[in-house]
Parts: sequence; C-alpha cells; structure tokens
Amino acid sequence: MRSVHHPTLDDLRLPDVLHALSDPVRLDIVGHLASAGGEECACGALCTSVSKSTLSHHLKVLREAGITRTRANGTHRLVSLREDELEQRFPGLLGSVLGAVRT
Amino acid sequence: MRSVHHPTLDDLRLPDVLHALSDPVRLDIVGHLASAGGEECACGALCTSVSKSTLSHHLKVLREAGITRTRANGTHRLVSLREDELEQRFPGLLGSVLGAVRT
DNA sequence: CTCATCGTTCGATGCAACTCGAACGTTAGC
DNA sequence: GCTAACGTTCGAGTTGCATCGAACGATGAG
Repeated sequence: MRSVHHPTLDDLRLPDVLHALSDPVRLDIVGHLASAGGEECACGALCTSVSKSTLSHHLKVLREAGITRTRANGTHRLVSLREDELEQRFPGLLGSVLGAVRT
Repeated sequence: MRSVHHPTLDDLRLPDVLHALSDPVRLDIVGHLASAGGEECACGALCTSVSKSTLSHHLKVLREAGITRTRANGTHRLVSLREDELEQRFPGLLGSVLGAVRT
C-alpha cells in the first residue's frame, strides 16, 4: 500500500486537534481506541453507525490532526492513538477529553 | 436589554464545547479572557480582526457552548470565562486548552 | 491466476458555519 | 426628547463538512 502521511508533533495545531475531536462519531472512535489501550482496532471495528467511506473520512481527519496513527497489516489497517505524543505536545488535553467522554 | 441565555452545566455537551474552541478567532478570545483573570472584557476589546457582527456571532457560540458568561453593563457587555464551572463539568479540559494555546 | 475482502477515492448532495454590511434595539448623556 | 455608542439580528454569499453509493486499488487465500 501507499504509505499514509502522519504529521510530526511540531506540525500539530490546536484548532485542528479540537476540530477533529468535536465530531461525535470521531469522539466515539477515539473513545474506543482509548479503551483498547494498545495498538489494534481494525477500522471496521471502530464504528458501525456510518458507511465505510464515511468512516474512512473520519479516520483521515483524525490521522491528519495527529490524533491517531494508521499502519497497514495485510488487507486491513491497524489504528492506534498517539497518546504519548499528544501528551507531550498538548499536555493533559487528550486525557481530559477522554475523561469527559465517559459521561 | 433582553437577558441572554446561558446553558446549565448539565446541558453542556462535549462536542459543542470542542467545536466552540476549534475556531482560531474564538480560541484567541478565550485566551484573552483567561489572561484577564476576573470578569471584564467589553466585547470590543476582545478581538479586532473581525467585524463586530462576526465577533457577536463568535461570542454567541462561546456563550451557548457554556464557555463564557455575558452580562449587561449599561451600553456595553461584560464577558467572562465560566472557568470554575467548566472545571467541574469537564475537569482539566479548559486548563489544558489554555496551556496549549500559549505556544 | 482468480476471487473475495478491506479500505480509499470520487462525485454528488445537503447542511452547517464564517464572514460581512446594513438595519435595528438599548442605553447613557445632553 | 435627541443623539451617539454599543451590540444584536438579518440577509446574503462563500466556504467547508458530513454523508452516501459506486468505482477503484491492494492484499491475501485458494
């Protein structure tokens, strides 16, 4: 597959991150990823409420905002949270969002 | 003046708060309010890069998301952050955003 | 090689958001 | 009252975003 682009930490911008997190579907995806802890979550398992093209779009938004990392594994993709990196770039942000999402 | 509506803490929703914070102009406004500490900031002093109608729109978005409080004082309005209430509803969220905005 | 699976991309659609200027209250002061 | 200052609301224009189905590539299995 063609390798997908992941922004570096310095390229992350706060408005983009907040915008990526402001959509209920994406917030749900991030919540699932967080509760999975490590690296996993094939795309199809992340959200069943939207079509696969819509899901692909949301994963792209999250990836380009720097929130998730996607790597290929055979015919499917594994998506994971860039939790440690985000903590370094925007300390406490993801943690507080994840805390708030469980309400 | 007709009193404006402010949502109660229970009515605040995370996606709305994140969306309100995802716009650079509004993020700038929130940053100014935070650096002011207490209650002040007449609307006109918050942002000079947009027209007054646009500024009014952004302040409405912030207010309806539960991020700011607006009260009338004669011919102008005083806007303040609902910092303590937000901390209670979404612990750590506003603090981490304010920390990230100073970058 | 062929085929099924998984995900991306494309094109289109509908809706929401940002922006502005103009017009409209509201209020304070004269 | 009249006027000036401040902010909101309205109408309009432009843009961006979420969503879907269909078509396309890439990969592993048989």
